Amino acid sequence: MDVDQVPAKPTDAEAGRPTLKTIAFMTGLGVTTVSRALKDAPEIGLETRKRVQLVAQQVGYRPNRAGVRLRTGKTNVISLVLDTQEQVGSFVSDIVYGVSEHIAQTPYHLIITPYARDKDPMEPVRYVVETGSADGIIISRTVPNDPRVRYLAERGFPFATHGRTQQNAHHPFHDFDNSAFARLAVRRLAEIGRKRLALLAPAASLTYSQHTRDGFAEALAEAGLAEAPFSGVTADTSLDEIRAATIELMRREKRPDGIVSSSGGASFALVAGLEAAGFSLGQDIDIVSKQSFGLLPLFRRHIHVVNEDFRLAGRELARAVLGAIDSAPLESLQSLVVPSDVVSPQR
Amino acid sequence: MDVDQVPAKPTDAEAGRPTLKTIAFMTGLGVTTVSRALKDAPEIGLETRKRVQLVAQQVGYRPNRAGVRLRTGKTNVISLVLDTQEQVGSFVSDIVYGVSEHIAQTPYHLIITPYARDKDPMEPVRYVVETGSADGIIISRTVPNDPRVRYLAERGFPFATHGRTQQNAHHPFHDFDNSAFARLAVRRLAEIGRKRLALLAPAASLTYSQHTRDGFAEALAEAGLAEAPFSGVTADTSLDEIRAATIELMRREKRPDGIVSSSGGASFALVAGLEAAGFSLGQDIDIVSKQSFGLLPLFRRHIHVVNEDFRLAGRELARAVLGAIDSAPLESLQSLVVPSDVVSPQR
DNA sequence: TTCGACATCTGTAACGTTTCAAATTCGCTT
DNA sequence: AAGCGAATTTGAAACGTTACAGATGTCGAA
Repeated sequence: MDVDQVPAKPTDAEAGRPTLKTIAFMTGLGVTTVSRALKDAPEIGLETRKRVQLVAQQVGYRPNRAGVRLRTGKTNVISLVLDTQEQVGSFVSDIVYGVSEHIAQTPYHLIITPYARDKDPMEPVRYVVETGSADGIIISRTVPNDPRVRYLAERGFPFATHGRTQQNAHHPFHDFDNSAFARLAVRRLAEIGRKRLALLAPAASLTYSQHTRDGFAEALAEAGLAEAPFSGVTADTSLDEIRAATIELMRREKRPDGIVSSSGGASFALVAGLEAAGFSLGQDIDIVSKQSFGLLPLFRRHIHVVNEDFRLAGRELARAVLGAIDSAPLESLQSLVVPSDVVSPQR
Repeated sequence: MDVDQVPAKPTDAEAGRPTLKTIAFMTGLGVTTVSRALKDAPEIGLETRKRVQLVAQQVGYRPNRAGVRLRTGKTNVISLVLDTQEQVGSFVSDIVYGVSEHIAQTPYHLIITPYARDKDPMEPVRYVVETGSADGIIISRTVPNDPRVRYLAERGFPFATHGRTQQNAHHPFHDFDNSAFARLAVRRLAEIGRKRLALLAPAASLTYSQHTRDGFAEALAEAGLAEAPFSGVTADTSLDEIRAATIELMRREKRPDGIVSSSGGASFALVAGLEAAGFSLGQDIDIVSKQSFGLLPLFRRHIHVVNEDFRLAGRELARAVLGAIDSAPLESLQSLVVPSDVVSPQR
């Protein structure tokens, strides 16, 4: 039976990593002076500051995160709260990349805090706040009256939301104008002569679902078109169910001749469904779908798409939380991407 | 001009978060005793241990990560190193979810460390090791003689690779048997009477590209089929280029009547290309493709697929690094998923 | 020559944790 | 009755950082 002979982790100094003490020794100064000099504090002589900074730079000094965090409470971490039940072809990688990209030039690290959609969405947020494990949070799948937003706002914890809420005016966010998307989509379908449209909307509870439906209804009225109700399914529904529901939809007497789809992934199932029901895309019916990958036009030549850039969203969200952390003016932390056109197949 | 009146972050105690001191006070014990009691150290009286644990549990004590980290060097963080230039429909989200899922039941946090494929892949790894910002690393896109593996192994830094290397025998990994995939694919194509096959392989430098090509060549020989060389493109190539190259490929005299594709995303472009060249999938040619989303069969009914589960990969990788961290036996930290069948369209 | 004002610099303490060496208690042995 | 050892418990120190309150030195004014 052998004893755990774990070779205890070396301290920074032991590992040859320079600390303030190292630099203090090298420069012959006190630790305090070095600390302040590295922050360019004015009460340190200019020459001393330069000298310290030079040495620090030469020896590759990096502040020990644990030290800073323990002393100041600043974690230099931002937490991205993610729903782990995201649908196929989800945008997640791109958001993550976008956030990383922005954050790369800062001392911040990105940590992923997962939760299951069907569990309590407050859980991860509470965890981060209660344990103080990050300086800021990014949340998505916002609902109009979002308890997470209330919770975070009440405590003054810096955050940014992907999607708007009713409390919009008071917190940083980034959003895609889904209302505009739906209007563009409906108008395009109207232009090509479609008369009765269905909408595959996002999960009803989410804020942007309402936006989408509003834009859809508005443009429908404006163009004088009819709606073919497509209930029971949302962009969160499984592909199999969407396919089945689409078959059912197309067999109705008042079937649609146009569909607006909020989800690129779901559009695959939509098309599969309508083809299974014996209809032909571009012939009997047209679809305008949002997409974030470029895959839909390869999928079916006739599909119309509106692109949503999630990497950009990630970048904006990162900018927003960081801004929130050092209390930048709110207006600069809110952004909305308005889609400007539908990409339609060549004639 | 207003002074920065930042309301300095409260300490744990100030914020009402219990610390060891709090519990020590409540129980009337010393801080040391409390610390040890919480770890169930045998030298603390049984009753005391129980008592301390009860109180800790009641007040919701959570060890301060910065404190632990500063004192012990243990970060309770694992770093997932990601290539931010990943192709469309990348597997990234699923890996992230898989890792999160496994890690959720542990004190570990997941941090994403990004890098650009065309920059130095050593950079992120060096960063993590030098700054000691994690207890373990997961890397992917491994090459046979991977400098990152050498670097990490030399320093005894715990890690796991997604994909194997030449130093296989000496480090934890998780991999999908791409050689088996290629063999299955070729055999299926042979079964349905295809004679000349092309392979869309992963980027040549990656270990699993070699595996794929080996399996492909082997099964080709075994079945007595010919190869239509498909050079210049890999699974990393842009979809546009793949599409163009496929058109070119199909216009050759010795065009393939079967393609094995290592990437679900790329298969979209493959199909688009061959259709643009005037050929018909399932008629003139068949494709067997790996996929991680379920989208391909919806895309074209005739496509044959082999599923690769990246969420599982994430879980296994997490298990592997954690194992590496507390020096579990190597064998238990290596796993290989062998695909067992090709899912072909209904007749 | 002394003194204060200013510019620079510095030691100490503290953040929350764990480790080390030592202290205390208690029951037994002799 | 004294001493010993085992079982428990403990304070002090340290990890690397920053804030606070002082210390030191310089220089010009009186």
